Amino acid sequence: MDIVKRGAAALGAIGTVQKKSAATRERVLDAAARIFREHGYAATTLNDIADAAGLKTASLYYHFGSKEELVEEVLRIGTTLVLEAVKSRLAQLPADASFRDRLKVAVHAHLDTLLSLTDYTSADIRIIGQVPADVRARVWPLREEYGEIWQGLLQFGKQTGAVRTGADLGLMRMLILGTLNYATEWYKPGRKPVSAVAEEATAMILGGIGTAP
Amino acid sequence: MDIVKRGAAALGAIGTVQKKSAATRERVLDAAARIFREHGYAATTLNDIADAAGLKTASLYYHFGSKEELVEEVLRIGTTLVLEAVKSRLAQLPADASFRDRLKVAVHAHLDTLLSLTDYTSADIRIIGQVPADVRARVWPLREEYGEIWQGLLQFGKQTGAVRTGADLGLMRMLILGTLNYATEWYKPGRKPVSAVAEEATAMILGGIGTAP
DNA sequence: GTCTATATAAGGATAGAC
DNA sequence: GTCTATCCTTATATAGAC
Repeated sequence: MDIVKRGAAALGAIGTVQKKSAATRERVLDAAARIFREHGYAATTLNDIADAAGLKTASLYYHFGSKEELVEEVLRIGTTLVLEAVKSRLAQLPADASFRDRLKVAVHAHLDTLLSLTDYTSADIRIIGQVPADVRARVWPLREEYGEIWQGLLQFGKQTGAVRTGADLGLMRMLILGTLNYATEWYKPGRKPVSAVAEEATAMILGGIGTAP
Repeated sequence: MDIVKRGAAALGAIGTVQKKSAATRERVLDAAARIFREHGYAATTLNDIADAAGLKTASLYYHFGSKEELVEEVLRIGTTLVLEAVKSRLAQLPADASFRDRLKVAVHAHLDTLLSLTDYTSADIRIIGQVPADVRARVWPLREEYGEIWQGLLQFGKQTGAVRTGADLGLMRMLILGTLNYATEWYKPGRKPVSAVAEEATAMILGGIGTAP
């Protein structure tokens, strides 16, 4: 099974025999990611999560110290999954790959992780603005690490002349990630494949919506 | 005072002498928009809103039947403000204005309303995915009305040859609005003027991030 | 119109049995 | 590890005085 598809397990001890505890913990995390993603942080109750994971509310406390601790773990997994996906897909490119090739690959990997693989990254994107400030502060460094991958990519584009000189790369990065992340709000699986969204997004980011030069 | 700046009042009886009731109602709405925007729907309590508006929780029920009714009004005002802003700015253009001019004006109007004028539209964008499903269903037609303005704009672009033929305009519209709407998540007033964000966004949407042809 | 007082329900979290 | 039972707090909403 694809490493990324395994969700929470992907960040755990892969290949080892899992204890019952670890398996339950993973079921709880999977349920939490899905429900947080759907209803938001505050509207999701520990009871909802426990029900979906097949145990009682009080039992959650054996695995997590609090609701905040649980959501923090979901956020961490969500960011890690997309970070690893983009990083590894970029690493597979030949060393002399162009900026356009790199950007295309990064866009596809980001959208695949966000829209089709698991609920963790979409939960992350959708609720990061709703969680208590101290939770957000704790996961922030990890998010910045991800941002730096994109920042580096844009810098490479600028150096190779593929990106407008004089542009504010930080602002550009936020616009690009906004284009991609907002897809969690409107994308409905089944109508269009994720790849179609990724191709249209790549086209717009690289050349705009106008007629190609 | 600018009509748009007046927020809730802009949708009320402008120019007439306001009753005390209407003035209080507006204070409540202003407070609600700000706090919903900051903390999300579920995490915002009626007590928070009442405090900010300078009255007791129970008194809110004189003006609104429930929390749902209150948030629905905030959402309606938020969508109406951006819809009217974009519509009126487009109407001010000369009849023979190009697609590029029209798109630029629409982007600026959208971002101005979203990022600097009031809290209503940003609250709308940030919490629409968190409110109870029946509230969302009731305000949906109004949101679609706004979407149609953009859809018409893109169709005009296609007809005049400014937009790639063969493109899925619905998908394109979602990508563009995503680029703009996601700015509510990261934009911090003070660093960059909204106009700088609007110009960079316009440039990317029209011609991509690359070197201009 | 706004207040105080209160009904009612639900959520996060803990204690202790099994 | 998971359960039942329960504590404590807070939320929406209503009743009725002023």
